[in-house]
Amino acid sequence: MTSYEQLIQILRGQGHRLTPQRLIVLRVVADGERHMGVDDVFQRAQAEYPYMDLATVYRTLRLFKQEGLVTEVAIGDRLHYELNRPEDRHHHMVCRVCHGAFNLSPHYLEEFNNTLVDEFGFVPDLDHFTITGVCVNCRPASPMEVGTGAEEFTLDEDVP
Amino acid sequence: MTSYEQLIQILRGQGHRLTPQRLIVLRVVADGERHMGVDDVFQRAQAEYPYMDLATVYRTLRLFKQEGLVTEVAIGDRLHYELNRPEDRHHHMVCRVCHGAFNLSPHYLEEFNNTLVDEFGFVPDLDHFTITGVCVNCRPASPMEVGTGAEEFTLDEDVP
DNA sequence: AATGTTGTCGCAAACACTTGCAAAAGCATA
DNA sequence: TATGCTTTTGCAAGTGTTTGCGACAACATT
Repeated sequence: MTSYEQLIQILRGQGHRLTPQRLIVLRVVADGERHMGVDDVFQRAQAEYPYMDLATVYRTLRLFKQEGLVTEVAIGDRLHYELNRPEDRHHHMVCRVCHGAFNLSPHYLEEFNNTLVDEFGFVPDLDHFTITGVCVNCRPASPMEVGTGAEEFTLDEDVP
Repeated sequence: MTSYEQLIQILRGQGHRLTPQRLIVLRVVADGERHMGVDDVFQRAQAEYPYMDLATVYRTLRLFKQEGLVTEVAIGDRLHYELNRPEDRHHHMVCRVCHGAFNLSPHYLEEFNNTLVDEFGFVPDLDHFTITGVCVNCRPASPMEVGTGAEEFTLDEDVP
């Protein structure tokens, strides 16, 4: 059983109906190698099924997110989605300047999570987390000291 | 010189014009004792100046945020604003269930900030940070063990 | 296979928020 | 106080995303 079929079992198990629209959106997102904008998903889905509606894409992606099938990433002011592969769970650092998205291992947030739970009883939503900022490539040259080597450091970027 | 007048000096110093609309919005936000929704600000401002436009309120709040006069807090799917008092800088934990907002001291994020800068050269936007989750009051009874005392614990809530 | 129940779809209108544009107003200079 | 440059305003139309609603389709039951 492929991972795609497993996902279908999850939907069916939760009592959701397997409509052609949902199966198409699922396949489109599963085939995309990185996070995709809603409009990307819509266009590819529409190519396969011309009556596809944008509202359906939004609703479907929201459902998939709620069921843990996909991860939602806010990049700039747009929502993006990627297939949720449990073995590759990661957060995102999104650069406010170039809109590049960089993966961040979950372990960087474990301690923070525990602190909030222990001290406040507040359970943060940390399935996935996006922090905006400025990436190393976009940091202005002026505040960067010469010879730090920082300008040669590159991240495994994942531009939207 | 009051803090309100100091803020006006900041605007003037940055070359921004002191229009009646801006002064009214500033006063409204400064008078509000907690974070206010855009529409709250709009309505109070309009009461003082009937020609006030909603777009102007949005633009003005964005300008104030950019100049560090106010802090923007996303609560549910709405933006809220509060006067930025440097001596009372704090982040927010927002409950996804009751939409309550709880203050969080900046020191909880210092280590996280340093890690991202040191390991990735990524400078996160941590002037203000909002994390959603479920607060202690809204956590379901079932996963809570009896006698933990958690159900008696209350935070200094700040409901929108 | 026909039926009934309920969830989902497509459409259009709504939502909060942003933007383009011409008219109006702030502020520097004279 | 009048002039002129530039920013800001009010309006209307735009953005991406959500929602209300009647028609339709998926699935369970027969």
